[in-house]
Amino acid sequence: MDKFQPVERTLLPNKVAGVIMGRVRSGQLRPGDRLPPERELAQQMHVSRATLREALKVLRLFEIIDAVPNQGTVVKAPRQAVRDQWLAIAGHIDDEDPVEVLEVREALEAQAARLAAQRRTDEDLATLHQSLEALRAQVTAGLDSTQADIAFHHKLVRCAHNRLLLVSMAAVLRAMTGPIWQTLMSSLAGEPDDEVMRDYIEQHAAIDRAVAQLDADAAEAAVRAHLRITLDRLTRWDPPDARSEEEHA
Amino acid sequence: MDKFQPVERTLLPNKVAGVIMGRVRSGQLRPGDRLPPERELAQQMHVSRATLREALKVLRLFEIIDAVPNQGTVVKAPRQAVRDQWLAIAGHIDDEDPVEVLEVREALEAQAARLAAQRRTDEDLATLHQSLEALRAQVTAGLDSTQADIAFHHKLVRCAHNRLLLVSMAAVLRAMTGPIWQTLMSSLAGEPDDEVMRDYIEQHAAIDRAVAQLDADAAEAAVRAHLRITLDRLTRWDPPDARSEEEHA
DNA sequence: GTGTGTCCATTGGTCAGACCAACATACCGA
DNA sequence: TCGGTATGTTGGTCTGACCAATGGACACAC
Repeated sequence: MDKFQPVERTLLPNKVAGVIMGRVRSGQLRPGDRLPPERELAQQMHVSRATLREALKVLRLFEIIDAVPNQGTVVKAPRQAVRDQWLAIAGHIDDEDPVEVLEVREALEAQAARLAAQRRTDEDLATLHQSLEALRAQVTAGLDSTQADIAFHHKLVRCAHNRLLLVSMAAVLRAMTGPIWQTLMSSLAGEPDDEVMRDYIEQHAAIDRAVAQLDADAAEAAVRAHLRITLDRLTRWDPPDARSEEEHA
Repeated sequence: MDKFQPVERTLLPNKVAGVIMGRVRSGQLRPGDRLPPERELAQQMHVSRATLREALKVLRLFEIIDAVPNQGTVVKAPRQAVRDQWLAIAGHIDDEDPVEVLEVREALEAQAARLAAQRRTDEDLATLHQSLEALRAQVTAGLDSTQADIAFHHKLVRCAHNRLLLVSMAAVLRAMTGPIWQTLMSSLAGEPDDEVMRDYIEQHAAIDRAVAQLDADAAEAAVRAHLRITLDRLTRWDPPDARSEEEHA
């Protein structure tokens, strides 16, 4: 004989909330639509206003509706997720000040480095190593290393195990691939000096090392140092659109 | 002149839910404990039963409590479950992990603090001070400080003089303003004279101080400490004394 | 025309008190 | 011992009311 399951206790407010939510999901109620006044709606559904209000309370917690006195209860548009907002922001990045973009990137990547140093798995580490070696190979072969560079940083952010951070970084990185940036970068990069290239590799290696050793502070410092070099050159260069209120420090 | 922000509508049930949630979080109410009967509890808290029930409705959604007729309302909350439930509900709304959002915020705001400490003008500083005092006033008055808190952090980012950073931060902050966050935050608050509240103010004051002294490292550290503590208190539901099975994420 | 003040209807927020149904408990009788 | 029964407790629901904020209509002053 099977054991009997406890019968489900059907609570009225939940049912009411379900009905309303169903209308929203099915599109009968669209964002911006106003629900009938509570008194009226309660009457329509044959429940008391208290019961209806408990139902609305739930929907409000889920940010499906929003109620304001004397204006009624309206169906809210689902809030834009942060990652979607990044995409919107990224679309406008092109005409932003490159310094600003780099600073935001520094913010994200420094944090990513911290987290990576705390959370990286051994497989993460292997992948990161691999990217580093690929980068080294490109450089020593005298080939263009842009892709390998981006790949390395991408892998680094991956080690942080934070999807939002990843898409945020991706948005910023993508914004840095525009034509403006390419001319900018190439104008910043001097002759591919041997020593410069060794430094360049070493900076990446330092990041890799810090992450391997689970040293969050070192990882962040390494990332900052790496990006700061570009940033410094940029602030010193900067002529096309001279920023007025530059640093006071 | 700054634009005025909409003042926050303080709803009684949310506050009530916050108080009860705070008791659970602090260990004054432990799993298995029974709450007083609704009529009695409502009388104790000087709210109507309807209001109290809306609050309990929220707590039930979080699966913090469970109510069964003629048996009373009992605290469920087997530790970690509440946190998971929070993540599930918040995540269900916009498919985003609150912890991830917080980490991205930490990234942006830490950077903002660095830049602010380097670039803040005297007017910036005055504005920041003002926000700090407004926050202090709210707290000492025992009022809701959410708006003032957000305003302070917003002003801080403003001091960095980086528009991209500002809009990015705004996007992240927007994701932290829903009713769920509000309820959770209110469960963190204590009495105005409480040590918790003094620390809370002091953390903001430390940020303000570091920015005033042009100390980028200190500013970043202060911001990180503040956010770290908030996140920690937000996600830790074990009473401070009985912390046996720790997660090592 | 602009804007300011006043009144009024609407609407969500809150409250007080009541009844219902289910359940626990204790008591009762076979 | 065990089923039946009376009773009080408790959450679930309902009713009706008042409060406070708001938008709109309208009159009035500049």
